[in-house]
Amino acid sequence: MESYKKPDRENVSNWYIDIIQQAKLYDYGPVKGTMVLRPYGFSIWKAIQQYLGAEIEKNGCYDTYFPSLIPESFITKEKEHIEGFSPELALITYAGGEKLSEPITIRPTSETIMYSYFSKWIQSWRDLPLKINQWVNIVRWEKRNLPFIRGTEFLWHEAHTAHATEIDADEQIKSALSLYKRFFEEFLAIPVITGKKTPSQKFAGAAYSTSCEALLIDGKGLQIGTVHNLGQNFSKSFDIKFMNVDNNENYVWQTSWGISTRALGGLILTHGDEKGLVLPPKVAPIQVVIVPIWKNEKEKTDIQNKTEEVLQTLKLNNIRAESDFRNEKPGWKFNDWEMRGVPIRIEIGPKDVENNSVILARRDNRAKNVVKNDNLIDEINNLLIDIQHRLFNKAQKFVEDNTHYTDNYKDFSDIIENKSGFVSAYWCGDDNCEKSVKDETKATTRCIPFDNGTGEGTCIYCGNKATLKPIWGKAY
RNA sequence: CGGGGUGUAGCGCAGUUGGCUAGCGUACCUGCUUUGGGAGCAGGUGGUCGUCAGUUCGAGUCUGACCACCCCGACCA
Repeated sequence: MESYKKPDRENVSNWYIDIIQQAKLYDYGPVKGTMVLRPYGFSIWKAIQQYLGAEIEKNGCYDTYFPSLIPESFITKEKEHIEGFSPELALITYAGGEKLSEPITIRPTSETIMYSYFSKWIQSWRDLPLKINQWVNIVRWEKRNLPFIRGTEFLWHEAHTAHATEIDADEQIKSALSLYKRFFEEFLAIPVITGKKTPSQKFAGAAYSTSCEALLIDGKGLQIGTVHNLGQNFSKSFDIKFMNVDNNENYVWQTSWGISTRALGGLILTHGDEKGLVLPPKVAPIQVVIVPIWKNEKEKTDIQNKTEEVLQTLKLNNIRAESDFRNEKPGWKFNDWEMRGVPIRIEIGPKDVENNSVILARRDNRAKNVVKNDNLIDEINNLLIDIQHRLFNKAQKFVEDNTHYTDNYKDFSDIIENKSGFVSAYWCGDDNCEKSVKDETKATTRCIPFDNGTGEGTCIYCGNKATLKPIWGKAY
């Protein structure tokens, strides 16, 4: 094992691929673009499922399961949907020893299969809203992969709702987005910008899409959560109608929203540093690791006892803790656990037994402090909260420092090429301007922020009057 | 699917104008000594050199095809 260089624009890609494997989070699957989540990595995903799952349920969406095998004819029902997804579909044409009469796709997303049931289940306004969720795997044949960030198979949750009115659907969009923002910022400590996608960036088949956009340490943007307003596009294709109070038949208004294992990539590439992973306490599978240190057999017994005692106390107080009795030098263990991103390390040595204290070392700023046994639990609880806040604040400052403002295209190109990060700049709304900027600078619109995304100015590309002020940037 | 690159031990790499038993670091196993910031010594395990074909007395090394992965583009959560 070796030490890692500080991640920067030049080597962040190698650092990332290295660190996720060294930390025992991730391994490559045998088929290109597939992943193996190891216990440490899956624990993080499980923590996400627990927190986010509870929030989704509070929002009124209940878990379901729909098949991963979807008839091809379902996917082709919504015109724009199939146009967007066809290049990414995995199609089964041969099974059970014979050619299938109708090809079957492996779930690229579940709109079509779910909505074919919505049309059965929804008859009356009394059946609305219908709100469901599922935690499943997804297959989209990608040409280019990056662990967690983009893969052929990934895990996600997808929530789907149907409403009686457009207003209700819009309300659902807002509540889902604020749920997501809270999740990212309070749980993963990842600051996100919420906003509306431009038409060219929206989900295939949506009326409009909204998203949570993160800025990672290499200055690239990441769409880390999406919430789509599907309008009546799918309800018309799938014939999802209900009889309203006024005895008129109407099509439902729908939304769908999801967060995937991509969030793990965002997590790692938001907080990681030159020593490896940095995990916010709320998602860290291990919040506290105890490293015992001794010189001889007599010390060893005392220290083992004290370590065991501290470990039990931590567990009784619902702190996720482990001790490390591996036969390695303490320094080796310090580096190992720092690389794996554990928020707090406790060192227990002869001096600590003698003084009725322990040493607390925090991962985020690597500060060490001596703490008396009596105050241990309070100190650790405070520290966990403090680390969580500090990580968020640090990440938010990074986003602020790397968000630029300009109305000059030369400056714009220069910023994108040399500084990277986000650029807030006006856009006239013309697809061609958006595309030209992309072709010339590689920057795309990330979203039009709900906060400070409008005003009056001139388009960064054509110079015409503009009222939209999207965030631009290179993206994964 | 276009341009570039790389395939040699779990991981990272070296291997000269074709030559003898394919090497180094690290990891791993055994033993002893160690343990407050990546320990030391001794011994040991581990390879059809990406695949297939060709040239040659002889191929990790040369030729061709194929495959995989990585980087850069087009497409996307």
